[in-house]
Amino acid sequence: MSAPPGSVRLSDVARAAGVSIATASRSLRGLAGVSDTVAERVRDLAQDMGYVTNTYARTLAGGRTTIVGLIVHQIDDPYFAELAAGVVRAAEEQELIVQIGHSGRDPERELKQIRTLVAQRARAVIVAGSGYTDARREAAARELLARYEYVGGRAAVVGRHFLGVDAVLPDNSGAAALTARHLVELGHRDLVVVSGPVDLTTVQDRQREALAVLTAAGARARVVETDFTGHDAGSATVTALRANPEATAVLALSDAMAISVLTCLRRAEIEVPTQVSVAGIDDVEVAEIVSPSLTTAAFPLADLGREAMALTTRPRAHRPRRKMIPAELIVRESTAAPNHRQIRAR
Amino acid sequence: MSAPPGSVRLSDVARAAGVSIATASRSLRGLAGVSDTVAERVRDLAQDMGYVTNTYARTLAGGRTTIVGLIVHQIDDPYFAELAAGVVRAAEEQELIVQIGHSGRDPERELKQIRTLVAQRARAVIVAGSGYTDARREAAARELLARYEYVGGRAAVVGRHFLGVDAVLPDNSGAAALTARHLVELGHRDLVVVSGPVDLTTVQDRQREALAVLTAAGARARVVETDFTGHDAGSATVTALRANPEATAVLALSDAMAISVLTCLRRAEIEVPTQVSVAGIDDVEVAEIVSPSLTTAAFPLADLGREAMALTTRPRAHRPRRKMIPAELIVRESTAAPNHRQIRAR
DNA sequence: TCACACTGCGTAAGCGCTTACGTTAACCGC
DNA sequence: GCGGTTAACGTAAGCGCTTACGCAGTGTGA
Repeated sequence: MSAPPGSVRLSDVARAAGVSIATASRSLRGLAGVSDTVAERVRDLAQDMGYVTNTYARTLAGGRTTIVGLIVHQIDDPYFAELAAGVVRAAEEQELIVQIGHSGRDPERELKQIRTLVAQRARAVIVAGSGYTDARREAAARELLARYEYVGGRAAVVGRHFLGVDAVLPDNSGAAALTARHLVELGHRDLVVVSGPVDLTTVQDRQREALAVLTAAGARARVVETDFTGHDAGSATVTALRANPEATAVLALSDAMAISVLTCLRRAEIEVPTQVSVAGIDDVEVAEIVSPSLTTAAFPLADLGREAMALTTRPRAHRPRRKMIPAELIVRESTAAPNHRQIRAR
Repeated sequence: MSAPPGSVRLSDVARAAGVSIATASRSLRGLAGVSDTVAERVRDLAQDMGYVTNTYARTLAGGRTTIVGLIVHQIDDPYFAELAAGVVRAAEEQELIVQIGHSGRDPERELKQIRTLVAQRARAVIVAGSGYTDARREAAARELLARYEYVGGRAAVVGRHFLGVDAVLPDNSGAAALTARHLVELGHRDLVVVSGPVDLTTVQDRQREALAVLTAAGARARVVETDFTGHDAGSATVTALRANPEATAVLALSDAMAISVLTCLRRAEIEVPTQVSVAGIDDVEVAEIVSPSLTTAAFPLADLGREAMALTTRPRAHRPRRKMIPAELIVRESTAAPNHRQIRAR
């Protein structure tokens, strides 16, 4: 694709102003070494002529990009959509453009995305979503980001610890503890924990803490492992409940899974919260909308994105900054004290 | 920001392969004029060395971008999130990168976004979301896109007619007719139509058709105008229902608004569908999840995005292509025959 | 056998900017 | 009035790639 016909270049503006392109460049970028009169003339002219900087030339010549890369696991997962919205809004306040890539929870893809962003000279890259428990995989990403920051790039992560860059850290353990404790306090002593793939640190953190709290309270917890997206979390949970009719509560380690559970329970005609209580973690927007509305541990998702963006605009600190974000328990309709009305096995 | 140290350039690969950078370039791009053996050697080497093309250099030198711009009204609106997911997936199949901008339903911002994308030499730009009824505003965008396509860019729109480029057109009128007819057939004759800002063509199309169907059936329809996001659609509707207790159904012109209505009705303890039926349009994913689940006219949202992406990869046709996407009525729990149980005025 | 077409590759001229460095002229204090 | 600054520009060397063009070497038909 060629340049638009009649598209004006810096040299055109310079000629019109009767100066060299160096002076024109300096004028437009507001650098020193140009008299105010000249600078202003150039700027006015550029405006009039409809001059738009060629980003590629500028970047190639050593200028900075205005691109912020955002890598998420899955863009249509509400968790990430809300987080992304936060990033986009914050970026736009600074005239930055967000480029979204999604990894589909595949570490290789994620690496490739980061590599591309770095090659594109993105001004900053934000990696959102759980890390992987496999240390080798994380090491590759870690090195990539380190090299990137070494040459002046800025990186931040949301929700992963081990990448050696500034991090916004939702307190996953705390969130799990909150919901677990809530269920225990309601009186539940036999429950199903709906978990995701354990090679994700988020899942690991939440699961570990949930189980710790539950067992400490003398409760019995069965773990159901499904995919994190919640696609089949619901049906698996219903099966588990049928197999263990004494269970009175379901603790899902993400709202996505919790909502899937709610949907399937409704289909199976198991009443919430009368027969079983259900709780989630995250507080995606739909959590409030579903019915019964979902009790959950809330993270301010858009703020997570906004915070990450904010971190990347500040200069790199000597040691990576870590901004811990606490969860807040939101009790809604989906949880209640157990009344031991038996779930009938099918 | 400088290039990463040890970042490999094309010349490095060329030297390693013992060929000129011209040959290396041709090899990597799969162009003719290179023997298969040499081409393969270069490609293998590039892979091993972790070579990543410098997009800026490539583009500046006349190559094509791999960037597809997507402009949406609001990224965290599920409608656009699902649509965006379709675009992203389709783009990734072709190794293209999606850059998302959001206009917040502001025509000026939208223009600016398009302009930026064009200046960035995006390979394609997709503008999603309703058009504006103000013809002057549309004219500016139209001219911009025309110029862009003239120089080889590809543009497509989703859901707007008048931009002179390929279009994916959800049948808004048809969708409105479907839900309106459904409510009429259930026996409703007095209803509230929840509408958005009428300077959006989508709103206009849906509203016009809905009212046409309703009045043709001899039904009475009151229009409640709110913002399209559904933020205050619910409360406004509850007010309207209280003012008109005879109304037995609510037709919301978007699911976002319908869901807001459901939430507020629940809070107001008005039962759905026993006291009022509620129907929406779009079929966002939550529509199935809310309770009662929402009757709606479904558009395959991800497919809309996918289709738009597909249009931009095909060469420009002599006349703009228009791909009409029909809606499909999905009857769920939120609608039923009216039973005239009175809503108590407060 | 020679002219002619390919094929396979290298050479080099940009693409539109940024910026280090060089140049000129005005200005300073003594 | 002179060396030394400093302000205000211009010159030109890239940034890393694409691609038009040139030039061998090999094959083809008459």
